[in-house]
Amino acid sequence: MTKARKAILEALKASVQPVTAMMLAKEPSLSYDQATVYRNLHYLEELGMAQSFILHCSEHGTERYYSYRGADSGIHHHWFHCEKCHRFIDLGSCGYDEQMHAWEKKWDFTITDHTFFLTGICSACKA
Amino acid sequence: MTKARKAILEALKASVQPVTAMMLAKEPSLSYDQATVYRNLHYLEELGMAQSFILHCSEHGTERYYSYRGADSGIHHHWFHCEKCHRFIDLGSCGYDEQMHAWEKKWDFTITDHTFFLTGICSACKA
DNA sequence: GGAAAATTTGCGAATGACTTGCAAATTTGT
DNA sequence: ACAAATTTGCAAGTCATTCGCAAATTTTCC
Ligand SMILES: [Mn+2]
Ligand SMILES: [Mn+2]
Ligand SMILES: [Zn+2]
Ligand SMILES: [Zn+2]
Repeated sequence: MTKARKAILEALKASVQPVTAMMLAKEPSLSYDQATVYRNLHYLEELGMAQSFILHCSEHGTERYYSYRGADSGIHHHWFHCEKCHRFIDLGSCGYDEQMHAWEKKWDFTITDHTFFLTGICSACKA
Repeated sequence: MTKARKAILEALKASVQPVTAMMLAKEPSLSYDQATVYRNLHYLEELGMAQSFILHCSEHGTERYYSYRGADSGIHHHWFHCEKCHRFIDLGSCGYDEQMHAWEKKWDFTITDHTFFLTGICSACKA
């Protein structure tokens, strides 16, 4: 595992919030080329060490957000995103396996992935 | 309501599947400029006549898909997308209000929108 | 209906996230 | 340490989407 790879994985693991490639590329403590950051995030996601989702917010546009995913596997999370302060709230590990299976049975398709997230205004920003 | 607006709304209403701005712009029977299509889709969504979501598929990249939404209001749908044939299956109207409310109570945030969709291989493409 | 005001359209250029080709640098296998 | 395989940085490219602006359409008001 290369230096860049390790550093990017550590940054992911350390971050409480999902981050974009751009955020990591601009992080002074990392200072790797954006192409390197993008390529390594892809790599880490393939490996199952990261998970990502695409989110659009009017202020920051459309970007893919990454978060750390334990090597142990199944810890798939979903998030709430505040459109004011742009922070994420971790809704915890996904609890929809049952519903997914029901749908797979009903429609006879095979689900390989699912996307779920919420947007709105967080408690702090309402006040 | 302008000619373009009406035509784009009709195209949406007529389509069984969610469509992208590009698909509509390239539809020969419409032949409006892409900027016009994009602007009117925004407009229709603000009005509540359309709903959209952003979906990434390896073959077609990241695009926003639009579908018709009855003026009567709450008919919010979710979809399954086949990564082989790129067709969508309508999973029916959203049934997560209860869960949403539970989250709002738990975290004291206000949900303004939610995104949920599945990707995988459809019945026909498995065969 | 017709003229002026308000909105929308088409066109071309810009934007911004993300990708890619390629030569140099790093990492890996022995 | 040496050669082979992989990764990196840089610069240029891609592609959905947006934007400025002048011309065309739609709306407002008489
Ligand atoms: Mn945001
Ligand atoms: Mn597709
Ligand atoms: Zn907030
Ligand atoms: Zn299919």
